[in-house]
Amino acid sequence: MAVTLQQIAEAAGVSRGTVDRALKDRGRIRPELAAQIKQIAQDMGYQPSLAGRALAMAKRNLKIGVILQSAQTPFMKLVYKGMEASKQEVESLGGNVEIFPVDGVDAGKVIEIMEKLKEENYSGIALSPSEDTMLKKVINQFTEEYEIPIVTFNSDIEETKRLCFVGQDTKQSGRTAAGLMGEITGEEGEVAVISGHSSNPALNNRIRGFKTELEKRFPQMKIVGIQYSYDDEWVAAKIVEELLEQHPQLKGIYITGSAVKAVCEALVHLGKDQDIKVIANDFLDENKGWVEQGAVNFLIGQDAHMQGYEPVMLLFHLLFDGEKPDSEYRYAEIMIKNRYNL
Amino acid sequence: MAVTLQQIAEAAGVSRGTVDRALKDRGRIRPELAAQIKQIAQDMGYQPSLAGRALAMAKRNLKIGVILQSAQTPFMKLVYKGMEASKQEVESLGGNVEIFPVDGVDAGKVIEIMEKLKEENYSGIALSPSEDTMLKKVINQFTEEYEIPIVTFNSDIEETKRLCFVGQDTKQSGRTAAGLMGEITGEEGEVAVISGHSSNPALNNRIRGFKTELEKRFPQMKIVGIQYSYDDEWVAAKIVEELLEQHPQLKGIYITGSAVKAVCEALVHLGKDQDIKVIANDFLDENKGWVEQGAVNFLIGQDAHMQGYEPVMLLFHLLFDGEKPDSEYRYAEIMIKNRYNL
DNA sequence: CTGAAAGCGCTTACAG
DNA sequence: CTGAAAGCGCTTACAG
Repeated sequence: MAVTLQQIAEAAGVSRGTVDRALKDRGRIRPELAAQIKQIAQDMGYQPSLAGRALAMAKRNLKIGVILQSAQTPFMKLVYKGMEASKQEVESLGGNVEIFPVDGVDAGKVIEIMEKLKEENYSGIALSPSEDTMLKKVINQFTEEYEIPIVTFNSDIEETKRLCFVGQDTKQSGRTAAGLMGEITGEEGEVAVISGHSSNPALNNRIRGFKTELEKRFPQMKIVGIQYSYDDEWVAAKIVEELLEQHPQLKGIYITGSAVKAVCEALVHLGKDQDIKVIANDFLDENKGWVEQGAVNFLIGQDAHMQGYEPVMLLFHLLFDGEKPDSEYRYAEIMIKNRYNL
Repeated sequence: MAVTLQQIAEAAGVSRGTVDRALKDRGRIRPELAAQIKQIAQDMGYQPSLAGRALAMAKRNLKIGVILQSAQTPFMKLVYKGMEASKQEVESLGGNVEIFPVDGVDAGKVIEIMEKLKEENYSGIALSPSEDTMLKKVINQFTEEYEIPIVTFNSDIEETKRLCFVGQDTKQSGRTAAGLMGEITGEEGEVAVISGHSSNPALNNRIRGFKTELEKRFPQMKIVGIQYSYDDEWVAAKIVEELLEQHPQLKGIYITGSAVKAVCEALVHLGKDQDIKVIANDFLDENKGWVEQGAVNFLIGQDAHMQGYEPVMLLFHLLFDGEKPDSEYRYAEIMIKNRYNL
């Protein structure tokens, strides 16, 4: 049977309330007594009961808000599942989690929701930000002026006072792709990069990681093109065609973003899908299909579930236990999948 | 604010106890009333409070025992950490978890501990079994006669009534290695397998998965040897030497078990460590070192933490919520690591 | 500075 | 078949 506050109180010859004040440094207690009680608690191996704590705290009605941009994308739908898991866990412990999905990227909408959450006395907010000057300002206002902690996920937003970022180390993801590409092409030959929007910081980081690592570790390899599809299938297909025309020896393609389908279809059309090595990102069902039929050799992924689950749990632990995250960055593990471990 | 039993009781015009009996199918209630209450609960979106439940259940003093064989090995030390995490979680919810490490493989010792746990009224047991006829018998006796549920982890034990197995799909792990080996050797040439004890079922499954997949998918590749080191470094080194002597064209080595260090040192000694592609298992610090310096190209791993954490949580949910595991097998994800995502 | 008491949401004998 | 009450371990006003 675990040690309880009551038992410590008896051992110390004081009341439960006093033990609580001592252990939690709530003040209003003689320092010597506090020290003595702490010692007794430690000797008895006291571990506070989450259940008791949660029940007593339920009166406070702690509320956490989550704002999810680009909620309509397949990846964010996976993130959403992670949020729901954390929502259930927190609510079974007496807290409250509300999720606000936003279609597409809309900083104004995000700010609007944030203001509403403030009105309704939310204690913490998790959000997937977009690059926006006004949003940065509002985030800082919330954390500093209103003292509402903010956790960013999926994309980070620089130069803000957000408590923590949960997501992928995108540059490292690019490096991982480079390491794989080198291994599967025999460490020599021509490869190309196909990206999405040229303004997407995450994709650009992947490109940067890929490029620097490939140049550093595999000097015999050459990147013959870095092209942007702007998420347009026709453009992506065109890029592939021209690439293969100009570089018939092309050995591999690294797809940083969302053009997987168009690229694979173009390769199939040209009869090259089993020859050219393709490395792509994210474990979406569609991408998995391309791996299974051999058009994509490897998928590199971020754990989507964790990106939904962790931000809420970090806030919960902060608000509930006062426990701050160990680090400002909570990186998702970079996972490598082939057809055998999808 | 979440819906509580009390609120449902008021809505239904009955007492809390009655609602509880209806929702939990505890009997002693008019079926119509039960159905009606269930309907109301659903309409109100009732979610039971884990905190309230845990606190009320604390009186029962639910105890879970964990028996960990080969506890001295580096891998099992990682598993142990996972157990400690689950122990803390369960205990903060009013349960009790005791861990019993056993050095080496000793079925007699395991049985002895199991008997003790039975004496002390433990409600569930997690254990890492070894192949042993007597142990199988005892496991069945516990599950059937004593009705103490048992979860196996790390290794499974066939033909028993254990509730669930938590661990790696070893055959799939071998297949994953085959897929990687094919990709990084250009899908042709000679490769070898170096294993540990020839009697280890897990290692044999990896070999089987590797062999069948390689033959099926890469007909141009040839396995020129499957050798056993019996966990002896000298033997492992000797195997490598002879292998390279007889097969100077050897392109890759798949290490199923624990001879990583000896194999890598032998390769370094022969000046072949950067040429020969090596795929090994498990994310031990030592193995990571070999990846970093390039002697090992890929590590395939099982999530050790999860193998310690899940068995306890499965038992806890079973005993606490009556929630049975979805499947008899709870496989750890197969992870692929190179130097960039270690 | 210290204590006594109410209450969080649930389960469990116990009474009827 | 149904209800009233005690208690799980903690926090939080409130009294002194």
